[in-house]
Amino acid sequence: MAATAISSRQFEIIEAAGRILSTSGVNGLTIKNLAQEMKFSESAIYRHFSSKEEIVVAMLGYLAENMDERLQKVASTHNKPAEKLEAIFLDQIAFFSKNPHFVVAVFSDGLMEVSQKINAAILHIMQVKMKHLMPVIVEGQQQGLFTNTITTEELTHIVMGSFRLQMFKWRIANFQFDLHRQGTNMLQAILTLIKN
Amino acid sequence: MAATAISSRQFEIIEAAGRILSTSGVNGLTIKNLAQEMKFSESAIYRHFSSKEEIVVAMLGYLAENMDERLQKVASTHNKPAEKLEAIFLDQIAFFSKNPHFVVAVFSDGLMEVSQKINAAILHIMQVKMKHLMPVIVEGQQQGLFTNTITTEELTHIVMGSFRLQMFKWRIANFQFDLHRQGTNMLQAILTLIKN
DNA sequence: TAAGAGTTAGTGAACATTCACCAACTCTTA
DNA sequence: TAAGAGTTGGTGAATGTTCACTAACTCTTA
Repeated sequence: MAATAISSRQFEIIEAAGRILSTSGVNGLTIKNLAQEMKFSESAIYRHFSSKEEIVVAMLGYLAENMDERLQKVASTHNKPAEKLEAIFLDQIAFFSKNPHFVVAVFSDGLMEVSQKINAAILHIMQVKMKHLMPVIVEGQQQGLFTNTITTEELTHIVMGSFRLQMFKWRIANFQFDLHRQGTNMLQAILTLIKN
Repeated sequence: MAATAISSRQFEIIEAAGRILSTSGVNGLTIKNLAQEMKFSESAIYRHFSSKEEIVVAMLGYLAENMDERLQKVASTHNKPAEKLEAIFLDQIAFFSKNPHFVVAVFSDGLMEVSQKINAAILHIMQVKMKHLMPVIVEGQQQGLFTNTITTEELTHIVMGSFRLQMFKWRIANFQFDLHRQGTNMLQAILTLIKN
């Protein structure tokens, strides 16, 4: 499952691609712009990746791995489901606040449809998120802390949908508002709503 | 506010563009493909629209107007907030089920960032949705039917986020599942969650 | 001395848009 | 009522630009 190890140069390129995504969007992510950002020629890019698609896939792969590790760690340092849920979200918010460029990558369907591989990579990220989110919600429901009036799937859907919309709003606001403030606010609202 | 009236030929082009969007995505929407779909030459397109951007803007404008009218009518034919909310969603679901191509247009940020005008047009659609959604939620809260433990904004955010995610899932599933079934299901879950 | 990492200078394809031109209409008016 | 003039909606060819990608080279360094 682990993607082939990434060289330091490759990582620089991935980061540059992320920066471009956040400032110029999916359409701005061209080899030309990427080369400019890296301060070398377009062809040099191809010394490190065999295609543009590979760059994007590597970026998404890195993101998935990173998220997986982070969420793993975070969930294990808390006991109560509500605290776990909160910690997961705060961690996500902190990550995206620090790396706004990756928001475009994950929450942009403009990248999708470009290729099957990229499509799959984005879906994989969603699955990673699910993988960490669902057990927490199940746990909360089983302990009678979260509402049992709706199913786990429905609850998870609502939670994820709210989070995604928050990210969408942040992006179209050009990352100009305080994601942490708005995010924790939203989080509290959701917790209030789903707590028994 | 009303966009300049659209000729029947222009409407055909908009519909063709919608069809292309749903089958080939944002990247498939080229003048060449559009001409092919219309069964005439590329240059003929420019007899009806002065640019590709205008086509997309006209499409989104039509969508906004259409949605505004529909939701206006729907909300006025019900009394209870819960029923209104339900009717609004069912109407949206019915519309998108019938016109899946427009899902790509509205819920794809791939179109955004292409131009400021398109960006604004998509935001406008969201605002139209908000315009009809918020008063219903306010009403429900004031009558003590919906929860007052969180603010109207938060409640609206959660509702819209859930709906958007539902649409996203439908799209990446290539419109292959029964949106009505899944949609009403989700709707009931939300109502259960927010009802007092 | 050979591999790794960069360069310059290209390639063909795709793109949105514009060009001159044309056929079929619908007014106006002599 | 028919010629002239203007309009509408179409055509194929060509435009300049941008795209991802490549071939052939030149350094640097272990």
